[in-house]
Amino acid sequence: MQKRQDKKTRLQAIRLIVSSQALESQEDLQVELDKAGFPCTQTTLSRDLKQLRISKVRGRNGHSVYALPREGMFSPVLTREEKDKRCWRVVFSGNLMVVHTPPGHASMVAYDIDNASSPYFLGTVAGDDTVLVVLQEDVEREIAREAIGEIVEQL
Amino acid sequence: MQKRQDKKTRLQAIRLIVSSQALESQEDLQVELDKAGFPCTQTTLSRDLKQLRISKVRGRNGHSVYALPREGMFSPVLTREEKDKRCWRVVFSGNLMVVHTPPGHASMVAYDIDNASSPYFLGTVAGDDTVLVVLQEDVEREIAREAIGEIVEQL
DNA sequence: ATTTGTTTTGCATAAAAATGCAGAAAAAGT
DNA sequence: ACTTTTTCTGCATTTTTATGCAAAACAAAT
Repeated sequence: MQKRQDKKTRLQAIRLIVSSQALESQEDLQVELDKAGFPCTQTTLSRDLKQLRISKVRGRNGHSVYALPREGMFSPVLTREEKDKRCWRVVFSGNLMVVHTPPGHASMVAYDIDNASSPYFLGTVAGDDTVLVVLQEDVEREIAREAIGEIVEQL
Repeated sequence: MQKRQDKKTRLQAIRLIVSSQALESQEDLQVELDKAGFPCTQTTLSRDLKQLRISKVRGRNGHSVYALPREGMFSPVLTREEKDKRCWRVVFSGNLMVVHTPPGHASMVAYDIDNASSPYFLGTVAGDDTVLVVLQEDVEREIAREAIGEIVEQL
């Protein structure tokens, strides 16, 4: 197989493109990505979109276009540096872990936490910039902190 | 062609069904509609969904289910049948109960929990597909599980 | 370095959803 | 009542999206 391209960057590109134009199909997206220097197949895009939780939603006219999950919109006020740091700080209280994120990013972080399907984390509720994570009862905080670190590090 | 059925009523039925169950395909919906006395083809459903601006949205697990447009949320009185799949699983940690629901349905479930005004449940916070329920301090989990079961009529 | 396991990707194909067309029912107009 | 127009529906088909499988790239461990 060919040299593997940077998935992380491609996902970023997808978000950018999806948030800036009305794409009606994965093929449309494929074309745009190709222009941007990320050639790939529809197969890959189907998977990428799933991972990014991007879905087709209907406009007033009834037509469908791809859209980021509501909370996942880019906040232009953030610097690249800040965007990269998806997780600002983590604190604990009882069996709860409180994760602070950049504005609007909470749901994405929550998604990754859920998706990791760690036995330590029973469930999450995301606000705008805060994720509440319910911990399994016997989990030590140090363990939890490590686990969240691994989850958020990627992407 | 056969006698035409009332489209208005069918659309209403569709909204009801979509708002109460996690449907993964138009075929799923077709089956439910058939049960409810509205036999029709996938073709028709494709058009109905477009008219109702219902689209498939992704949950945190990445899977897609149909959902009403945000402003279209309405809560008619649900029959037992209709409440069927609104609650996916329930786990506990400390004085919290974590309820997982189909994407977009958390707030409706939370609403019902609040509305039941059970003495066991002090309050709820709903995300997209997760409801956090704060339990009264001395409530046994078995009791709580029963109570939520009665409210949601499923488990 | 070699083995072992995980992740990413494309191909071929299946599954799901949308649409052109035509026919029938209902509604509107004369 | 009769004609014309609009709405609704299904069939057949296309278009769009998802997935099983295998191969290669990469990572981790010995």
